Amino acid sequence: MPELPEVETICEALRNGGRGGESILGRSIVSSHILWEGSLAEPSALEFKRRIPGQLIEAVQRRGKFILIKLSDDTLLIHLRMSGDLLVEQQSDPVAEHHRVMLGLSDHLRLAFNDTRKFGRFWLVEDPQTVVGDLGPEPLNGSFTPQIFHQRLQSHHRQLKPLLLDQHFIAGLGNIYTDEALHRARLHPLVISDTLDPSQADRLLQSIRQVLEEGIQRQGASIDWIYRGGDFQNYFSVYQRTGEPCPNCGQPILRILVGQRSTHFCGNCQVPPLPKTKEE
DNA sequence: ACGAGCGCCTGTCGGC
DNA sequence: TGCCGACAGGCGCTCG
Repeated sequence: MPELPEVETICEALRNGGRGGESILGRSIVSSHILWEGSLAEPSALEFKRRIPGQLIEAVQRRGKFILIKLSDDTLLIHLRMSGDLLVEQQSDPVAEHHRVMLGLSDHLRLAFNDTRKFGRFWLVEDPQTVVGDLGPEPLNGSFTPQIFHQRLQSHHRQLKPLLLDQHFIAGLGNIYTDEALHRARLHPLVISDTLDPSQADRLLQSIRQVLEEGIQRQGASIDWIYRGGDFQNYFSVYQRTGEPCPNCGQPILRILVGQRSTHFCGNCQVPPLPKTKEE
């Protein structure tokens, strides 16, 4: 579920309050309850419960789709995967269905990890680089230039859709924002990365940044039974709009499978690669 | 180097 | 009504 804009929205709420909860900055962790041990990637539940109490929450950062909670001694990294969410509650609140981990905080607060599908993971480590060290560039970081992006596209021979979803290539994009960015850039999802010229690469990077920034501004997208609070889903151009008219040209949006992922695009605005058998 | 297939989980929806 | 498969915002693994 959550991609970069949703993760950023959640981080912002943890830092400054929002989404119905208070800030966790400056609070200390007083206890931990592991309701589903599978949520812990490392260390073991025993070690986790031994190490985390007493640590102060000093900062909340995002790297790609990872949430980094800087503690006095360690960093707690959280990946929400498909259905995870982090909520700040009162310790007296009832334990909701699908809560998997709860951290008791000072001031009677509680940080709850709710994760219906149990795909989300926690890491409690001294050095966060052991977890996020091999992620690709941060798309909204100004030091990631169109020239570097073009160079990286040239260094692979892959279809754009799976390449943009590859967190080693670029961090933070998921199925929604990839489809939206490709449509905005007028690039077909099956175009091969090393065929892009510098101006197309520049247009793609700009499109990626625009859809991510709009997503953040709208506090992410809320889909299905998982409520986020954001409303970007009302502004999708192609994602889950199969058969509906393209906002640019009115032609129906198409859906194909690319690397087992549902992929939405306009067959008119986003011209497919190579197969030039017939001409008009 | 790359793509395909699968596993991890729970829930919803449409078709029969 | 009930069952069954397809599908869902992610990602890591194995295998060709």
